[in-house]
Amino acid sequence: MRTSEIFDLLRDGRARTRSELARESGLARSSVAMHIDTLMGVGYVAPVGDAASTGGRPASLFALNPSARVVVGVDVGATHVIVELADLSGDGIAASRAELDVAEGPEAVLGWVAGAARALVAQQGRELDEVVAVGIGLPGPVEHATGRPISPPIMPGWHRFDVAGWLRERLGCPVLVDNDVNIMALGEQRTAWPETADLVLVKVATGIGAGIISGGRLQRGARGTAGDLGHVRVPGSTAPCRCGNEGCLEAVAAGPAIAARLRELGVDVASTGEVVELAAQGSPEAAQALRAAGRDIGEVLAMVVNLVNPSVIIVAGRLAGAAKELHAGISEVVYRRSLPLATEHLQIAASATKGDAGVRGAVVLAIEHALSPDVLDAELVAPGRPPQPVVMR
Amino acid sequence: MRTSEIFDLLRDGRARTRSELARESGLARSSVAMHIDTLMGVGYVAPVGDAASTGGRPASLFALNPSARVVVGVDVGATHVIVELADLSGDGIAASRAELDVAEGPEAVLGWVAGAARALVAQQGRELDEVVAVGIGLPGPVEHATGRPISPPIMPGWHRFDVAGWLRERLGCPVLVDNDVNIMALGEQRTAWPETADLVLVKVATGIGAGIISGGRLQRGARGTAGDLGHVRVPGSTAPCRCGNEGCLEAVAAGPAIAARLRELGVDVASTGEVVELAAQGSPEAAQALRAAGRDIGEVLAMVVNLVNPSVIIVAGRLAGAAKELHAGISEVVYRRSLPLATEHLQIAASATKGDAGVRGAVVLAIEHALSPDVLDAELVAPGRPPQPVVMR
DNA sequence: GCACTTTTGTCGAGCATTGGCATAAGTTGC
DNA sequence: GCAACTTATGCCAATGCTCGACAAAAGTGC
Repeated sequence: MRTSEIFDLLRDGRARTRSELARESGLARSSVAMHIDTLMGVGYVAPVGDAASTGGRPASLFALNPSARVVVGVDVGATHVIVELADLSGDGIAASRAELDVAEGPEAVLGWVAGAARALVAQQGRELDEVVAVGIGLPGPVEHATGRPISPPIMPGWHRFDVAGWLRERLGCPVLVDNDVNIMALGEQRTAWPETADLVLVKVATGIGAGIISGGRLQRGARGTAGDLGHVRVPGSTAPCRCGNEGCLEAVAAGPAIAARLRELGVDVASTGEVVELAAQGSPEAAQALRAAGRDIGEVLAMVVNLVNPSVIIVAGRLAGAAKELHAGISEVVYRRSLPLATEHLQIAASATKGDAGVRGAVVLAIEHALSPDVLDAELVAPGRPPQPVVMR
Repeated sequence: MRTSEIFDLLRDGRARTRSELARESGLARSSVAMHIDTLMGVGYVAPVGDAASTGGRPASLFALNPSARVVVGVDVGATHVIVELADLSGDGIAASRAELDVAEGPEAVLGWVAGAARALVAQQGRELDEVVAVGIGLPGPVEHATGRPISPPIMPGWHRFDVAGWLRERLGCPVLVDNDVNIMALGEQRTAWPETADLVLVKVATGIGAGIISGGRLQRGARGTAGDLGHVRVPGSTAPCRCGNEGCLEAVAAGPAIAARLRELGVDVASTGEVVELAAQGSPEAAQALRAAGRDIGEVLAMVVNLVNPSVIIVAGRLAGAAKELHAGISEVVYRRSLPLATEHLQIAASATKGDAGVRGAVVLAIEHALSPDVLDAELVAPGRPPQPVVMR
């Protein structure tokens, strides 16, 4: 059963003829035709008109049918939750957002998520069993394999809570859980940098974290805590950090630390949000503080560049969007401090996803699970939607 | 053709019966029997006696036949070259070593390598076409995909030299090229930590570098320079480095830097080798300097732990073998400076390969290529050794 | 030596895959 | 507008991989 191999070729969304698929897959034209029929039977592939004739009968084109099924992507932040319904190409169909504190606990937050997901499905005239997977990002360390958060600092009550199981119970489909920065990296890479196999995304907001994609694969590490930049020591700093150590990047360059720097300069700011506002207004003090923070982040990123050797670094998070100064500070130090060989073809860019890298990544996580060869082949053998006749023996 | 699937199951060296293979592969016993026959035909698998009877006819056991073919592993250091002939289980059969400076240039070094490889093959009564692959590690940045070194600092004349092509031309088989620290990590992980998917190996000698294995895969990064720890900045240091920056780890904790520290303490040492000797003699000054260097390395490794979240760190290289103090200094800082979640199940260990991690890794690189499903299936379709009859048409 | 157990080799049936061929559906030239 | 040509498609018999069954082989235990 190699139907999934043919389907994999169509995953990029490009339409192809049977002959093209035969050439790319190495199978015979007639075999490809059979698999295409199978895939059209479950709706995953649809004909999309004819190719231009090259002198004879025009070949019919086939492509992934994005609306065959839907997935749900969830981005849980410290104080908000976004639930999005998306099609199989990853395009959003509809979304809900709530201002909700993760500290309310898993059942409150996930209860709202489940309700919002069901409402979106109904509102779009879909059935719940058309949802083939759910992806969810949480603001803390997550053991991806088991779908449980592990000692998350800002998520009281979530430690080892079975997020995947709880949601699966209520939505009736596989649930993939990951850290929020990891899914942002995934979303950014898959949507904006599909040709780039080695990408690092840094999120700078109330905290600082990174998602690492290497060789096209999300790097989670042994316990799922890879990419934790926030508590790396910054050379030349001794600021005390809530983690107990001193000189941590987060204690120097995250939102609250920048606010503190500004207060030292005599500017009255209390929160990360006010820093963003001030920068937007063009305050020179804010610009200076952001540039200094950028330099500190750059100091740590220079190390990441030497260590991971990415070809793209994305700077994301509320503070990244606020001002060019953060980006400038980062670039300045990274290019100076990293090895020339590693920076030669390195690009440092802003997020191209307008703030929804998280949801995009959650959607990608869900889609890539649902359309993986194993899951797909199982679906083709025993289609999930029509109820199975009970076999007696 | 799923013969390679059956073979993959036997790759771990354990002997199995046909029934066991059928259960593990999901194929029928009769199909397994057919594939086993195919594999025995090319010699890759051999019967190794009968299993204990469980009351009936005892099942015959089959296992990977390590001596079916051979591979060559090459470790090129700054001033030495080792060439080893190994069987398919990775065990060395015979080896040659030469004191040779890489600065002599690629043709001098690789010429000796090719000669030594041919000599070893002949000496063992083998034919050259029994060599199925060559793995080689070089002391500098390598673009693995093309098999060429890229601007290697200590290898004049090697820049962009086609190492893989040059050797392939003379030895007639695929050549896999990688950085020396990368192959050390590979060698250490595959031989000593097969259950561990996330491992970092740090080599401390005249320079400092790291090889990163994550999710069981060697991480090379976009340009193959991943793991370059040597020029990461150490907090609190401003020592000038040959790379032009200051405070680099290599300028503080590598062999020459430790020698310099000792000279400041009034101890007369010139080279890395003398530091090792002094430590072996139990010099308290050497112990102190090594512990301090270990702390600096630990400072950087703490960051690596947060970033890639390995479950094992291996400390290797000449200075690691010299004294426990280096290891102690590293452990002390890593456990203090890394996040508790990342260090909870972290082990820091010495190399278990007695100094030949490099050759082991080179051998592994060669074997894993030669026995990969794609290469193997191609071999089974058109066996390389018996000359092919020319088909006329 | 006999009954019982388990593996092995062989063989026919089943199913995916293939390549060939007649047919369908366009284009090009007159 | 029609004939000649080109290219894709659907259908089909042949092929080859896979499976399950069965009889023979090779052990154990009494």
